[in-house]
Amino acid sequence: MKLIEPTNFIEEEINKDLESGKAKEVITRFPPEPSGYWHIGHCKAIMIDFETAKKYGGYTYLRMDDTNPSKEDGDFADSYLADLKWLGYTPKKLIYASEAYFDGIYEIAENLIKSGDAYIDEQSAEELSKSRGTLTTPGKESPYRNRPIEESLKIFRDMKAGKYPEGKVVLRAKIDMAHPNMNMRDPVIYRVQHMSHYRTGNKWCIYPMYDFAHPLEDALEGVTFSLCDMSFEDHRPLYNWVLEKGWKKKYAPRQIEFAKLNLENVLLGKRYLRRLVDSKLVLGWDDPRFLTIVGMKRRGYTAQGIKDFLKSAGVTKADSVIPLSALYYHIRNDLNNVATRAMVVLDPLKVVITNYDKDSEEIEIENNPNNENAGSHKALFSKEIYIEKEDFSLNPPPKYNRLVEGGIVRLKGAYIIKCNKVVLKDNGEIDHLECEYLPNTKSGQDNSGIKCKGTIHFVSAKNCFKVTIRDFKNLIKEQYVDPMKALEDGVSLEELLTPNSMTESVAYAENFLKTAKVEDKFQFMRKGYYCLDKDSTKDSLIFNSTISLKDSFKVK
RNA sequence: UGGGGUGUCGCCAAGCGGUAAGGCAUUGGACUCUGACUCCAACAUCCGUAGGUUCGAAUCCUACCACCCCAGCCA
Repeated sequence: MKLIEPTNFIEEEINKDLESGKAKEVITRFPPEPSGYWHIGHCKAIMIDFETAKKYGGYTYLRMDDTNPSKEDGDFADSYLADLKWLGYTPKKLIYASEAYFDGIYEIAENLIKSGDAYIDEQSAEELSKSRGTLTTPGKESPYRNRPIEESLKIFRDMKAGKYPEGKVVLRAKIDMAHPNMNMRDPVIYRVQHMSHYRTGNKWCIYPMYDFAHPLEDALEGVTFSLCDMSFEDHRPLYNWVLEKGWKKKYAPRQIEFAKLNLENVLLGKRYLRRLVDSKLVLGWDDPRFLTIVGMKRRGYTAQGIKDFLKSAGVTKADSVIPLSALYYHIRNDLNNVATRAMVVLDPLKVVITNYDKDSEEIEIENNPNNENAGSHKALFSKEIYIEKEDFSLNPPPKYNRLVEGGIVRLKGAYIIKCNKVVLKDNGEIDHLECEYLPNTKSGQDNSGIKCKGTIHFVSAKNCFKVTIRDFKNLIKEQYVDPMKALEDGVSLEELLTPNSMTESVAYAENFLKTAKVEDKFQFMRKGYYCLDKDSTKDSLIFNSTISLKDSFKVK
C-alpha cells in the first residue's frame, strides 16, 4: 500500500505503521449507535474516516454499533445511508454489529473465561460501583474474582440461556483493581438485558459492552485504523488488552484519537435537541436552525461548503472552539459558486416611472456572473416597479450610493432612473416614488456615458408574485458561547434560546422563481442566499434564508 | 492528591534544531451594472512560565502553571 504526504498527525501515524509493516492497508469504519440524528460533529468524524481511507486506496465500513437494545429505538440505516450519500460518501458495506459479530464476540468471551481472564461477578451494581475505588484510591477485588473457571463458564452459559434476571450477574475482565486507569479496574464486558433487539429480536439476552465489543468488531471485520474522539483515549489500554487477550493475531486494529468539533453558540446535545423537537419549539429534527445534517440540508447549506469548513478546521488533538463565522465563510463561498441569482424585494417600496409609456420590456439577468455556463434568465421592466425600502433615503448617510431625492441609481439589468418626487402618505410615510428613466442607459446598450455609483435590484409589478421568506437567528443567544456549559451551570434551556429565532415575512419575487424546486439554491441579489423549503405548496412558496451576503457598508 | 491528554496571533492551524506558513475575523485601499465575489496591503521580534543544553531552540532537557477527559451493568 502506498504512503502519502501526511496532512495531519493521524496520517503520520498511519504512514509509520505502513512503513514498519504493523499494518498492510487502511480500512476504517464509522460506527454510529443507531439512536438519533447526525450533526456537524459527526460530519467531522465521517470525513476523517472516509477521506483517510480513500487517500490510501482503502475503504470504510458503516457499522451499526448496536450493542445496547435499551437505547436503540429503531433502524436508522436508511437515514444514515442517505446522509452519507448527501455528504458524498459511500460505505464499502453496511454492517449491523449485532447480526455480524455477536456470535464471534460471545465465543471470545468464553475463551477469556477459560484462560482465566474473565469471571462472573455477582455483586450488585452499587457494590460494583463502590468497590471500584476512586480516582485517587485503588479499588477492591470482588469476592467472586477468583472463583473456579468452570463456575464462571457455567453461569455465563446460563446467562446466555436466559436463566438470570437483569442486574444479577455480569461478566468482568480480570485485569487490575488497583490500576490508575479506572477503565482497567475489571470492567464489565457482558450484561443481561431481557428485551427485544431491533435487529436480532430475542436471540440474545446478554449483550457485550462497548469496550469489549468495539475492538473485536474492528478486528473481526478487518478494520486497521479505528479512529475516534479523544474521550476514548483512556479506553485505549483496554481496547488493546481485549485484542491481546481475545484476538491474538498478528494484525490488529489500532485506535487513534482526535479532538471533536466544537462550535461557538451551538448546542448539539441530542437530549436537548430532542426536548426542543418534542416541545414543538422547532420545526423538527430538520429544523433549519439545527446543525443536524438534515437541518443544514434544509437550511440550504451545501455538503461541499460543510466539508470545506471541516477541512479548514483541521485534525488535531487540541481542544478548540471554532466561531460560526468560519462555517459561514465556507457556506457563502460554495453558494457563491452554485446559487442562481434572482431579484427579490423583501421590503417593497413602489416606484412609478412617469416617462415610461410602453407596456413592458424584457431584460436579461445572468444566473451566475461567476460561472459563464450558468446562462441567464429573462425578467421585465415596466412602468410600475418595486425597490427595497432601504435602497431609498430621504436623509442619506455619507457614502450612501443608492437612490436619493433628485439622484440617480441603476436598476440591475435595466435602466438608470432619476428620482423626481417623493409622494407621502397622510401620516408622513413614503407612499411611493416618482422617477424617470434615462432612455439610452439600458444594460448592455448604454451609450449615455452617464456614470452611476449605485446599482439596486428591483422587481416589476408585471413580473412578480408574493412568496414567504423565513428568516433565522441563531438558536442560542450570543452571550452563551458555550451553551453546554451554561446548561451544566444551571441555566435553563429556555433561557439559552433566542426569542423569535424564526420569523416569516412576505416578499415580491420575480416570476422566474415560480419554477423553483425544493432545496434549489438562489442568491437573492444584494441580500443573501435562499433555498426553497419543503413546506412550500404549488401556489405558496416558502424560501429559507440560508445566510445573508456579507455587507461591508457601514454608516459612520 | 491518581491516570490520560493539550498548550504557537482574537479564533483555527503549519512548524519535527537553522532563525514564526496559511485560513477565519478585523482594519485600510482598488475593482465592481450584486456596497457580494475578486484583488492588493496591514495584522505574533515571538511560540503557557522559568531555567538549562547548543554557535543556534517554538522545536531537545528539567521544573512549574493552566485547561480538558476518566469513578455507566452508555456509546
